[in-house]
Amino acid sequence: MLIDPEFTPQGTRLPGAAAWFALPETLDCGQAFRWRPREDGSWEGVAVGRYLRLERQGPDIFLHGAGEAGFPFWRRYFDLDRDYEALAALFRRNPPLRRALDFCPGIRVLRQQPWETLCTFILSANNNIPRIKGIVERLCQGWGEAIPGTDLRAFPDPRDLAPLGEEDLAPLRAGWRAAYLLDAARRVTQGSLDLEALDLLPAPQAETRLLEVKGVGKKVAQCVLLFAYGRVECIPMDVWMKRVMAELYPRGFPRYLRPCGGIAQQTLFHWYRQR
DNA sequence: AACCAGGGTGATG
DNA sequence: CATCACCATGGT
Repeated sequence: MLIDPEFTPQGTRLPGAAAWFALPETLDCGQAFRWRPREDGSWEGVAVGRYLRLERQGPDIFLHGAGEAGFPFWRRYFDLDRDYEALAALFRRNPPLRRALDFCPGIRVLRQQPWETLCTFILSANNNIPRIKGIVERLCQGWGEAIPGTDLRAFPDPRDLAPLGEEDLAPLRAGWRAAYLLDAARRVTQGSLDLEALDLLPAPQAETRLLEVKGVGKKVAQCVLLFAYGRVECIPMDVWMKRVMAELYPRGFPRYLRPCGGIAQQTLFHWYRQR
């Protein structure tokens, strides 16, 4: 099902989107760390300095805070041009994935800002999701630009972090990861890591560049490629996915799943962790 | 109290 | 190439 957005004064309406866009699960399944639920059940967050609130109304999903002009950004962010229903039909040929989809269909892989994704997954190393969220929040509150009309802040720019020392980041309580964060900020600021140029490289070469950053290993690099650059063939192998593979895919993913293996991975990750 | 969390690094075989 | 102690922090 391809989207046909309807721009109304109340917001941008995505008709029937609830069927292929699991809102809370997509926003809170460990790929992004800054979306939060509101009292009324809607969700709000910031990406690249843009505020957005999303809410489900029956079969539809509404985007508030992004007019027609801002919609192309969120269209890309939420990967709205990919047909996740067709993908689910393919995934359902595989029994473990069918189980995961029955548990929660409609988990989408986002296309987040590369810099933010690099940082948040550096912070994810040997860490747990609630604490990652807390560190990221303190990072934004400390050095991110305020978003007018909200209590939220943008994710800080690399230029704002690069001059800092580890002592400055102590309030984050990020532990030994703080030094890695600063290394990333300095590389990006100095230009020795060009995050925009990675768009043009094949995934393996882009991965090699990411691995130069301290604190970035195979798993974090795969997360950045998947969650920021839309390289859906990349499959981050964390402790949970290693359990999934050992238990359910001892010979690896079947070949027909591999081109979108990263999306399959996120569906399995969520199911296995929440079961 | 020991173990775990969306791991990575550096030293050692 | 494989293994392993270690890393800071907070929750169970």
